[in-house]
Formats: sequence, structure tokens, C-alpha cells
Amino acid sequence: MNQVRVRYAPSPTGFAHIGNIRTAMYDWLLRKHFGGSFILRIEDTDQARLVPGALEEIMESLRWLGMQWDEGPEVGGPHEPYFQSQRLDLYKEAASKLIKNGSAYYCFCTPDRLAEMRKNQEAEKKPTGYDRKCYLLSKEEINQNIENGVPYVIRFKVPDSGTTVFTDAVRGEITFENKLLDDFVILKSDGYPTYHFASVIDDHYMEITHVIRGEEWISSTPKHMLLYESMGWNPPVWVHPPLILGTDKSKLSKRHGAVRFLDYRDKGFLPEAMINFVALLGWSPGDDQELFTIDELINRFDISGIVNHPAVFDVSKLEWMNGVCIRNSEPDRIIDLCIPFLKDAGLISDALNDNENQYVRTVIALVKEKLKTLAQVVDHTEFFFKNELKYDEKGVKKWLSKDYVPALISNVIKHLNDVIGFTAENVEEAVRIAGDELNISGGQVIHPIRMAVTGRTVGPGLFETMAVLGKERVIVRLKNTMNETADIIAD
RNA sequence: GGCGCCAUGGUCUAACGGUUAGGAUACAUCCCUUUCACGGAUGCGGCGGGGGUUCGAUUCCCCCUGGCGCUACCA
Repeated sequence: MNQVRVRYAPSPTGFAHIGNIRTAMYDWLLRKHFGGSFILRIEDTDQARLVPGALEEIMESLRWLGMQWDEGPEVGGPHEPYFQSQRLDLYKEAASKLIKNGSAYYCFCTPDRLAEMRKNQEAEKKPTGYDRKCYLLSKEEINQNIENGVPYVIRFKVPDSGTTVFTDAVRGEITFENKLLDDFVILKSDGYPTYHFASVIDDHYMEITHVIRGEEWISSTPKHMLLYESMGWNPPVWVHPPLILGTDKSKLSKRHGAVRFLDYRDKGFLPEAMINFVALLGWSPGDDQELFTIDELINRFDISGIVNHPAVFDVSKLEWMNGVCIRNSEPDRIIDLCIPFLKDAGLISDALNDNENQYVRTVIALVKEKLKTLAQVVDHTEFFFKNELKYDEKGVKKWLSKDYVPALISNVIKHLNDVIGFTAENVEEAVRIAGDELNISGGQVIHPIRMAVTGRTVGPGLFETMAVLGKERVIVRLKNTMNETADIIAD
């Protein structure tokens, strides 16, 4: 394939979600694979629904993933402006061309009449659609209305018969009966174009080669085809990836929890994991590989691999993949990314001195391999930062209620006191000797000690943990344990 | 209601007429291990139904069913 020109054309009426971003991702992958241009175009034609901050968030999502656009806001390009609200003249000009060649007409019907009409159609179980009242208006009536300042829209005149056929790159040929299509509005009474119109005009002028957009647009594509035909233009390649569904199998939306794409960043997912996972929601390389670097993805991505059936978004596989990415990452990177989570949780202060910083980094490194998300670092490391332990009740009952435990703890304390150089090796030796002296072996020593020192049954290696915590804290915790867990044991 | 798209284990998917229907995830068990995680092994679990076409259908065609989408002066 030659160079491609693809566009991601969000409307800033809400926050970017998984589905939106996947579309952008396919645009970007195609652009990276074949070369060309990835264009970001803002479809801000619905002035009533604009959401402040939405555009910033969309751009932030793309930037976080490293999917920089070649043309668009902030970077400009040969087809400026990239905001539809700044291209109104273009649409007006195109609309009057369509009026001139008989493909479109003025409509002065009020919203009330339209609603009434639709209500009646529904009551009669008839297909809804504009009844073409204004199509029959005479030139005089039209001019009169315009002179009188009657608000109007411009509608596209859909052919009464025949079919409109187009080829979707993932599903093949799709046919629609023209008579079932509505005379849709192309220019609204506020002078703004509708999506259908603006996107066609812009895609043409911006020389878009592939329109990639969600499957929900298939039903609108015949309208777009008709528009291209009336303008005398060639349509782009249509690519409609399948929808991404929530676990209830409906189109992913607000009620499915994390709608904001950036929520995944905030929960501690890595960008490469998101790219890897989301790319696979609706695309398959054709073989069994499913762990990809971004370069591999670029290399292997192809429209022919886009599947034609919807995918349910299941976070558990994403978590697995994110864990893989975390483990494959350099420790320093993960540590840097984890620190903000610890700060947000109040476990560490905003300004760390060198010693504290070193301690934090050591602690995070200890649990890196266990993390599925960066946010989990908080739970995994809490006992390294807080001296009041949250004792795991089951663990206390299982390991601290045994008769030998108090004596064991005392003996461990005694030997630990003598340790010079509180390293994992030295600590292990001391603990093991303490156990041996009382004829208590292996797990019977380690589990109670872990409970006493961390409050938990699971964690990093016990001796490393103790070495990192340091002699003082370990001994204090050992001394306090029996007191602090007495209630639980008695219960 | 009309129109359109889709249909392989719970989930993501492979298979382009002939396979014991493959992989991943999740779950379970076991091994490894001081625990957890990782890793290794094993197990559980699938072609929505009915007609055709064919020597032979998961695969091609039709019908049904089911799911989803669209049906705005929203995108």
C-alpha cells in the first residue's frame, strides 16, 4: 500500500474512552506501518454539547500512548484549520453547491413539527423520516422565508429508489435501499454542519485515504456515499472495526465503570500494555502471538487482520498483560512510576531526602515482580511505611496463636540484637539459629515472624524484608506483636 | 417496528471443506518456593438451532434464534 492519510476525528463532547482510543490506535498503526499522515481533526460542530477540557484530555490520551499526530491542533499542517468550527465557510459553500445541483434543499420545519411528525409515524408503526414538506416549496416561498428570517436547515435529497452500495474493508459489500434513507440535515439552523456533512467535506479536502471509525457508523455510510456522489468526489476506503462491548455486551459507555481512557493510566496501567491489549480487541495477527512490542505491532498491523465481531472488554486479561509489561520493565522506570502512587496514598511525603528516597526505591524494587498495576504498590508496601500494622486475622490465628510463639519471638529478638550488619544473610542466620535452639524448624519459624513483622501472611522474602526495615523497627514490631494481637487470638 | 452488522470455551482469539477444533486469559489441582508472585505441569470448558451444497462442513448458501448497532437540527 502507498502512503496513507488517516484521521482521528473525535468530537470534544465527552471523555475519550477505550473505543475512541482504539480507533485512533488503528489510525496511528496504519500510518506508522505504511507511512503518510495521522491527522487529528476536532469535530466540534455540536456547540451545545461541548465539554470543557474534553479536547485536552483527548490529546493527553494520545500523547500518553506516544501516538503523536502529524497534523492537527498544536502542530498545524497543510490543511488548517483542524477544528470544524473554524471551517464553516467551507461547508456553506459545499451546501450551496448541492442546492444548486438539486441534491439539497432548504427546510423551514420547526423542531416541534418534526417531533410531532415522528410521533405520528411511530404511532402508526411506520418508518420515521422527514416527509419532504419543504422539498415542495416554490422558489418564491423559499426566498420569502429567508427574507423573513425564518430559521432553516439544509437537507440532503436522498434518491427515491435504487440502492447505495459500498465496500467495508472488514465486512465486504454492504447494500442499503435508498428509499429507506431519510432526507438528513447537512447544515443546521445555527450554521454548523452535521457530522455527516462535515466529515465528508473534510475527509475530501484533507485527502483522507482510509476512514476508520466504529461499527456504529455503518448505517450512516450510505449517506456519506450519496454525499460523495453528489459532490462528484471519490470516497475513501471505509474501515469499520467492530464495537467494544462492556461485560453486559452493550456498547461500552459510562455505566461500564472506567469510561475515561486516562483512568487506566491513573490506576497504574502502562501505556505499552494498553496499546498491546486494546489493539488486540478487534484485531488479530492471525497467529498465536499476543505479546507485542509497539514496533512489532506497527510491523504486523494490517486492516485485513481486523475482525468483524464485537469484543467484550475484560479487564482481567489486561491486568495480566500489564503485569507482564511491569516485569519486563527496568526497575528504575517502575520505581519512578510507583512513587506518585505512594505519595497519593500518604505513605511517603512529597519531599524525600536521600536516605528516604533510597529506602523507597529499595522497597518498590522488592515488590515490582508482584504488581499487576502500579496502584497495587500501595497495598504491597504499606507495612514498610506504617508502623501500626494491619494484622491479617486469619494469619494471626493460624501462626501467632501457637504456644511456642512467644518464646520463639523472644529468642529471635535476642539473636537479632547481636547481629552486626543487618543484612538479609545475617538476619537469616540469626533467625534460623533462634529457631534451631528451640527445636522449631523452617516454616514454623518463618511464618510467625513474618506475621509479627509485617502483619501479613504474604510479602517479599522475609529476610530481605527485615533487612530493609532495619534492626530497630523489626525488634520493636517483634516486641509489640503479642500485645497487639492478643484480642484477635483471644477471639 | 424498520434497516444493518455479527455469531468458536466465561473472556480475547486461530482455523481460509478433511485437525483428537489450536493459543491466551480466567478458574482448579500439583510441582518449585520461607509466603505471595513468577515459572513448569495437568485439568475444566467451545463450533447457537434447523435445512441445504458436498464424498466430507466450525468453515459455503438459506431460514430461524440470539446479541449488538443505527433509526436527531448528537456524534
